[in-house]
Amino acid sequence: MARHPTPHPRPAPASPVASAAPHPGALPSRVQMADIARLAGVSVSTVSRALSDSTLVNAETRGRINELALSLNYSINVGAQNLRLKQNKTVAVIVPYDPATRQPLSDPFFLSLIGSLADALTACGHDMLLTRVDADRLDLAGQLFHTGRAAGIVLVGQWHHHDQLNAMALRGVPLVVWGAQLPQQLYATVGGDNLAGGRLATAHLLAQGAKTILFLGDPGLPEVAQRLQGYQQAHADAGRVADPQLVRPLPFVTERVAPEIDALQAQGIAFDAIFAASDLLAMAAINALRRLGRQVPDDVAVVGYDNIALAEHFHPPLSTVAQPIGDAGRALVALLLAQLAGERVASRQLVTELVVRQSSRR
Amino acid sequence: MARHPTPHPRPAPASPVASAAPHPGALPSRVQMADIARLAGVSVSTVSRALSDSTLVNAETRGRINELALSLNYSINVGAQNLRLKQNKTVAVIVPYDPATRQPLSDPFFLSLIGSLADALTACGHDMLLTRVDADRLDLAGQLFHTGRAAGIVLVGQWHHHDQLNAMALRGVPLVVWGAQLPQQLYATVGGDNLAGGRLATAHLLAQGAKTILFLGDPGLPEVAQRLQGYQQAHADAGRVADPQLVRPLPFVTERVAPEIDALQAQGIAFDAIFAASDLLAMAAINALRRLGRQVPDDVAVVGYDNIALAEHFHPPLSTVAQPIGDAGRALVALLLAQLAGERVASRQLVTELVVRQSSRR
DNA sequence: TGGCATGATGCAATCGATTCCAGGCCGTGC
DNA sequence: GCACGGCCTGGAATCGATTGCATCATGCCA
Repeated sequence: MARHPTPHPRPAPASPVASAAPHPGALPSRVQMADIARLAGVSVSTVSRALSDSTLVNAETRGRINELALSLNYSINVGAQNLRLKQNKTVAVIVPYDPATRQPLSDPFFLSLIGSLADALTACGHDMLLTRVDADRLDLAGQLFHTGRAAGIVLVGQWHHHDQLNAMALRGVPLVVWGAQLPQQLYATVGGDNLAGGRLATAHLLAQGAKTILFLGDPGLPEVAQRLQGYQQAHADAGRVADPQLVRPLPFVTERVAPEIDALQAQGIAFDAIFAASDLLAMAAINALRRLGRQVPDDVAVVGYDNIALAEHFHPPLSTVAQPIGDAGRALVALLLAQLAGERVASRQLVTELVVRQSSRR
Repeated sequence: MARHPTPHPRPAPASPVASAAPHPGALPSRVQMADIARLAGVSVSTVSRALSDSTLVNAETRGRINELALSLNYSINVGAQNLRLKQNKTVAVIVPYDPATRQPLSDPFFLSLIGSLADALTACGHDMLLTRVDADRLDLAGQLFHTGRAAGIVLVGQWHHHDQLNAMALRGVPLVVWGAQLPQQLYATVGGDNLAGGRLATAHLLAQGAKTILFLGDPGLPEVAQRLQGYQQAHADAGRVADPQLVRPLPFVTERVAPEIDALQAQGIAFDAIFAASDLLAMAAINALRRLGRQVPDDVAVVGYDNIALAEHFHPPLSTVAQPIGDAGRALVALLLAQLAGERVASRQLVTELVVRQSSRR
């Protein structure tokens, strides 16, 4: 008994090369191996081999097929190829968003990091899938891996959910995170040396004669917490104690800065310097001070963090702790690829350095 | 006679659920429909139907399967699904790079636009593939469509190759471009009203008493060319003629600004205002002027373009022509989706408005 | 009790590629 | 003249999903 009595024929495949989209909505037919095979009078197997330059195929045949493919402007269906080869050259880059504010993606530092990642991934022939997820459900990012959409994941910022990241790593998701190194961490991170950054900035301000340094940033975020720790260490190193009143928890939202500065003024809390956890916050603070008639750096010295492109063009040019963005992208990609290659990788801390400009110079 | 005498068995598939990666390099085995089918004691077909909530499957069976899938943390292989359904929810966003300078992706305006696109695409359930291509080979972007990687393409900036874009559109690539509307254009664009923008900015400067307005930007780019045209129209409207010497072709590279300003100084070409084709150029120009001891706005009034986030925090706060970035992302996505749905779409011009701040106020 | 509608399920083809295996053809050596 | 080996080539299974059709058990009615 024949096993395939009546193979169900499809409606009528329509001659693949000739016809364009017959009606709006239909995808324009794409050239595929079968077309080339038919035109070349060989089998699909042979076409596949020819296109991958296999020596199994007669040189003349191979040349003819390659020429034909070129003239038809053929390009392989990557999805099908990936399915067959069980491979994937796509890396998902995840930028969490704060579900409360649902801020659009706008911090220049993160944006630059994305640019840097795009360059690094393109350079090594990978595709970059850019996705946003709820910062409280970082684990959802794992779906991208589990569904086979991406071979691995780069997460920009670890936010408040160290635990979810550990869980993902435990489930075998290839994962690299931009952020701080934490104890009991099962995933690899790349990040600046936040402790040193905080210490450098604060020591510099103290050396400039600052007595009371305001800290602006959200210590709930691991990276900021480490910068704050550096801030405190620098005080200790100088034989001082930082006044806890001067640490102002503030998310990365510029609109929150001016009210905070105003509130300090109203409460009569004095300060003669500011260390902000991002350049954006620093710039907003300088503006708020200017409105109150206080000069930077004469009345208040200011140091930011990140060294975004505009920091040097700001007025006064902004002192800041530089994070090596270009290196960051390359390092994140390198670590992820190593992980995909099966290596066990260690977290990396990049060198941060203080860039002194006028905003903190007395 | 049996048609499948000896099906070639694969090396040994390894029990799919239980084993984790046996040795580094092997992908951790992913759960798939066949696993669920085996555990539930049904066929793969039934699982597929159950997971898509088909009423063809008995409600009890369906419930059991869904539960099982959930507990196994199953998620479907999108690649395989796409292949079968010939669909694709991925949109490629292309950011060209100048092959000469190979500048990293850094202009805050483009970066914000990318953020906006990411938000808009995420909102409607599409994936975003971010890719960079050589600005002289924009047509390579079409490969992403032809290989089935992406259902459609959003191109950020049309650069110098209108012709290549027309060719892509002609080949049936679903394509939307951020840029200027040009004559004989076969593809859809979304962009600000550059002519109006240029006119508004220039008219404002003239109204502030400016006599000689420097134009900074590369008129080789269609968008900049239209801004320049607006600049000239505004002069004509005021019964003036713009001095061609004052139009300084300059790419979007901040490092080029200071030398240009210095050169003008050296050549003794005087000016009392600047209209720059981007905020970044404007800020760099203000800095260059400050080094030369010229005050903004007192000696030179300055207007930029884009209204990036930092423009208002700059010192002096920067007057600029605002482009609605949030709308831009949404509009680009909407046009692309309409195109994918088979509609013929028309280009859209977004409203641009002048934001007057201190940098141009006398 | 036989015939038929109905509901639930399975089989196998299919999407577009890759690759193992078998087989045809040709030349060589005995 | 036949066996054998090397080159090419084609057939068919495969990746992980979807779906048209066939099938099977059941229930209802005559």
